[in-house]
Amino acid sequence: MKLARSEIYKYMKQQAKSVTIYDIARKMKVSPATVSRALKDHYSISKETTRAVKKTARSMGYLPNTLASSLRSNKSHTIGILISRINRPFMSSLISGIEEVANREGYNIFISQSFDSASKEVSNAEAMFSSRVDGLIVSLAMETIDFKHFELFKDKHIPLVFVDRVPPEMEANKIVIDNFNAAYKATEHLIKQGCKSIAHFGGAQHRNVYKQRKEGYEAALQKYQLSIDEKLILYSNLGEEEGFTMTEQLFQLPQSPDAIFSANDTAAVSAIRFARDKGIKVPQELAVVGFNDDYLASIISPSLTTIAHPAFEMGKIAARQLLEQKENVDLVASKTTVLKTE
Amino acid sequence: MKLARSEIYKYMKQQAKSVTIYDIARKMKVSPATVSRALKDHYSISKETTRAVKKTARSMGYLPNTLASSLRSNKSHTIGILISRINRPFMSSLISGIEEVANREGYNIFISQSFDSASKEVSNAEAMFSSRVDGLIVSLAMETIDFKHFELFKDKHIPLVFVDRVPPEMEANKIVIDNFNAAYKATEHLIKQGCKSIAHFGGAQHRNVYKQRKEGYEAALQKYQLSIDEKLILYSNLGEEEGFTMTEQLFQLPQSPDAIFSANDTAAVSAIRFARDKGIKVPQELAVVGFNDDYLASIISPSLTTIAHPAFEMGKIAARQLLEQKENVDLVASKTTVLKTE
DNA sequence: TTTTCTTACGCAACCGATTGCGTAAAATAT
DNA sequence: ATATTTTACGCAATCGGTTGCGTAAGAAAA
Repeated sequence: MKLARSEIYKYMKQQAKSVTIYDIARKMKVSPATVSRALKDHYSISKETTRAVKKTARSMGYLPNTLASSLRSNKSHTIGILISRINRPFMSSLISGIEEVANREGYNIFISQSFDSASKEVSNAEAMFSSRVDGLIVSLAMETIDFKHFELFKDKHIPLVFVDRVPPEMEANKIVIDNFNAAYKATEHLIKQGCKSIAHFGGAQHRNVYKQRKEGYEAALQKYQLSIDEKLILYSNLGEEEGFTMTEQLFQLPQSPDAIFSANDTAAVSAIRFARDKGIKVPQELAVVGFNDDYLASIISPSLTTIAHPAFEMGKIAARQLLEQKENVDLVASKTTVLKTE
Repeated sequence: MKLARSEIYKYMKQQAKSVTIYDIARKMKVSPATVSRALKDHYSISKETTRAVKKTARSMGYLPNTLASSLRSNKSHTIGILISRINRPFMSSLISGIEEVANREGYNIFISQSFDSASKEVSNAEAMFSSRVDGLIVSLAMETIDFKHFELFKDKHIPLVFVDRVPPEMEANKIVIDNFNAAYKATEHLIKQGCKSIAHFGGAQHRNVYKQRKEGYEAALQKYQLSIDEKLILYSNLGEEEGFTMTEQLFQLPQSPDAIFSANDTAAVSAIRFARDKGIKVPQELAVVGFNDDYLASIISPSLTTIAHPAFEMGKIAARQLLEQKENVDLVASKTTVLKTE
């Protein structure tokens, strides 16, 4: 009985085998090579054979095995995307933009999240390489300060494009916005609203975007002769929790600020929620400006003003540049594209 | 000179070859089989050999070729995700949930968007099959009414889990929420706020979620003896644009409604924006309740009330069920899990 | 009619890892 | 000392397409 049972299992595990080009070849009495070529409209196969092969392939429900094809041809028709986390409006729009272009060109996308951890970014990058992506689009993790895990791609001439959070020195295509200017304007906006004491939620300062935003913020303060108060500048990962604690911290100061310019929206939203919970009127008592998410802003205006970030557009450009790099292997890929905000 | 030039190109294209187990084997004077086994801690390889192999592998910068491995072992360690579009808070949270579980178990995720088109869903499903995903998590496109493109997976015993937008009859695991009840409560909420004329933005009625939401809405109206006015029930794809035009349509009626219950948030937000543009006070003159996005709601309360949708949780459960199915091939996979809302 | 091209296809190696089976050598049992 | 088992590894086929090279048959040229 035991044997019988194991036989049953064996039977159940036995997945209906997929149709391969060998099956088609056998049925049509031609070689697998001919089938392979016919399916790709290779010139050396006659029109009739091609048509006939395609027809039987369809009738047999043939679907190519991408793995086999990719292994042999060393092209996976896949673009890897390495981001911090997907459930951020900016990121999902970025991905959407990438996929729009990629799909049109017959590419699929492979996504993985670093959750802002440097080690996870490294292992994700390696996983991308292992699955032989044809190119990689990256927005760096908050933690990352070392970039040698990307050398791998450069060595192998695998197109590499950085978006938004880009490495400072690496020679590669980069798509960014003018963070300094955007931050400057955002801060200026608050100042013109009459705010006198403007706090700033900043991210890791080794990350270009956060550094530039802070600099823009400071430049605006200086321009309007407001003092830069280090106690009003808080740094964190700008997560939901951090937004709360940072706001709390601000309101424990003897002089709490009347405005916050946050380097991202997640923290900005937390600040607003904190204020609401404490009965602080937004924006009368506390004005908040965020960064990244045009969607949110359009809804809850005027409570939260934010910088429109052309995420979708950035994704499209990144994908396009990546595919261009594939075409021209000899293309020197070290162009920085700056997009406008607002 | 021409030859020379083409030689240069050839040289440039010549990507530094990757290290394979053969390279390691050669260097260590063992067989590739031994290297392969050592790297996976196969019991039949001695501890010393295993350690030595791993060491040289590391020193040579070896990274496994996932394609080759997947091809041979017929397992890709990849979970496919088929959704309508990624840049919706609900969807990106869902994905996040899936990846959390998947990653922990050593799986990667492969995403593709149907953009609510049935034909794109079919081709995406086939692409997923072609890349031999180990399982598929699906939230149906708005258009889809035919499900035979999923039979492929069932035939091959590839785990299949549907989330949120699920097929009505197919035998498969499904993760849903109680849409009827949630819609009922949402509508009831509006009624209790004193709204007398409540409109509804519905989606395709062949899609379970939209049908159930509409039914919940109607049930609430009936319960509170409000008449169901067909002119106040509008159907569309619930996109941003549609939200506008539907709202516009409502306000062209002789008797415009004082509330809208929208089957998703995208349309709800458009309604609010429309109202704001036209100087209609929200929620005094027009109350709006959306569906899906707890994040938004928490921010702009009380303007927009919405049903909390446990997207992240749903993602985790979907991934877990999928992996379970892989373990137990003989598991009858036809369980519908209903999650609570709010 | 003979020679030279084309056309249309097949052979077989290959991509890189996995795995069933076989087998020396060492370890243990008899 | 001989027989048996265990340990540790190698051989070679395999997964399913792809592709360089070779060639028979028919077409065109001489």
